[in-house]
Amino acid sequence: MGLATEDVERLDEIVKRTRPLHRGDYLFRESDPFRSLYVVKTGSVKTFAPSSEGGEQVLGFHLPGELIGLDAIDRDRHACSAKVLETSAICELPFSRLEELTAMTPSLQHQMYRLLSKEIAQDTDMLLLLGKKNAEERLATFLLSLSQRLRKRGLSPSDFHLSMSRHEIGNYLGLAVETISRLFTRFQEDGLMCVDRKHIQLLNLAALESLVGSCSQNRRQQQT
Amino acid sequence: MGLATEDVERLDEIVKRTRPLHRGDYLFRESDPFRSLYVVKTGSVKTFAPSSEGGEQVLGFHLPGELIGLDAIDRDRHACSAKVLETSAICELPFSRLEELTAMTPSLQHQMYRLLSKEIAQDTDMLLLLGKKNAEERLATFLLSLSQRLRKRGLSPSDFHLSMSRHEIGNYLGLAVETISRLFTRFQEDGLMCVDRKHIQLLNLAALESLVGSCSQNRRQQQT
DNA sequence: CGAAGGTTTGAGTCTTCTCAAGAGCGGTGG
DNA sequence: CCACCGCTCTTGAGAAGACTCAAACCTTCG
Repeated sequence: MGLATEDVERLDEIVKRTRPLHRGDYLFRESDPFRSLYVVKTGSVKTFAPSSEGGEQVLGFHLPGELIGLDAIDRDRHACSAKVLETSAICELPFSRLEELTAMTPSLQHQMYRLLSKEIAQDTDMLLLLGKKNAEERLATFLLSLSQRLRKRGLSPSDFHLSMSRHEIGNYLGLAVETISRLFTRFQEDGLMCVDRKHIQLLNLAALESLVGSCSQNRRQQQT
Repeated sequence: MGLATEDVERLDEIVKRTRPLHRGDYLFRESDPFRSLYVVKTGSVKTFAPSSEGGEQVLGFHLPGELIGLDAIDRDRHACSAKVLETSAICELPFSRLEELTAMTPSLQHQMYRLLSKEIAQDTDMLLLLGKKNAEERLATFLLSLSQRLRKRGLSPSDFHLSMSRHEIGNYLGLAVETISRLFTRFQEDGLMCVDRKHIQLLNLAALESLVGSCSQNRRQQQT
């Protein structure tokens, strides 16, 4: 991440390590007062916001190394809920202490700005996905995103376990469960991947990449 | 915004005021090196990112008082383009100077975090819109958003001019132009608003609000 | 072992898109 | 000042991708 050793040490001092959390546990709930950011050490977490009528929108799945809670700074209150998907180790970063630290350390302040900015850029990618991509492109994008993020952490980019349900994937991608299920079946028939329940093997990353973005010209060019 | 007078004065010192820009001018283009944030003083700006195949995704319309460019901090390079929709006055905030200033001024640093966080929270709202809402709900949400933002700046919340085309609205909301056009017609028939070309009058804000979120139960509850 | 919930598959429907054509405005130039 | 041109907007008709509803299957877990 481009942090100097001494910065890391300082950060280390304010980190609280929590005992392992289990499937279904909440890190925080929507409208809880905001106190800390959270970093996933191992396991995975989903964040979601209530939509009207009691439904919910899954906002993201968070893998080891990823930061959660940045959207709460503005209102001093969490705008979404965070639920643990499998047994996970999570670190807590009390925000007030982090803020003091970054105020004293320009390099950390810059890092913090970058983290916030990266989150915005990622959301932007999701907007593009939801606004312009069809079901096939959405799922391919999702699978490749997982793959790349796992690779970044030194884990296998082509053989992994889905800690979330088809329902949650569909919700996240703006698709119905049935659509996800059918696409998994189709991708498997096409030799792109091997699906066994929650165990995923990506057999052809190149082909998946070619699906992302411009597979079919079935959507009108929405220029302006 | 909760800034002390002295903070404002300091900010004021680093702001560059640019001459008026005109319809079609770019504030910056995607992949330009990142140097400054921009604040709209008067007029309006749209930001958009290239999608695959040469299309584009409109990311937002920016009205007076709103900040542009936060997504570029992470990569030191703009992730989207910003184009002026009508004659506009824009202020430029050199980011390196802003960063120095916030490092010296905890209250400003906090404000900066809040601005970044707010941007994330707004994107989250858009994800919900694109992921869960139908065409009617999307347009109603869009109109009410404009209305509220104009009100915040002391402008009429129910009588305003659209500086963007139907095409751009559709692109932003993930809908085809024709759908936007049909909805404007229908909203007008239903007495919700009066549309004359780009001149909009909202006649029934309460009814629009009831459309947002839970008008019809025609979408399955995507729970997880 | 049985209930509960997640997944898959099929059939039919529907919202929204696509394609097409005409109308309305606005700008340009003779 | 008016005809012409280009572009945006509107409206209609048909197509289609994804959704909804339904049912069966399979896992998991108490």
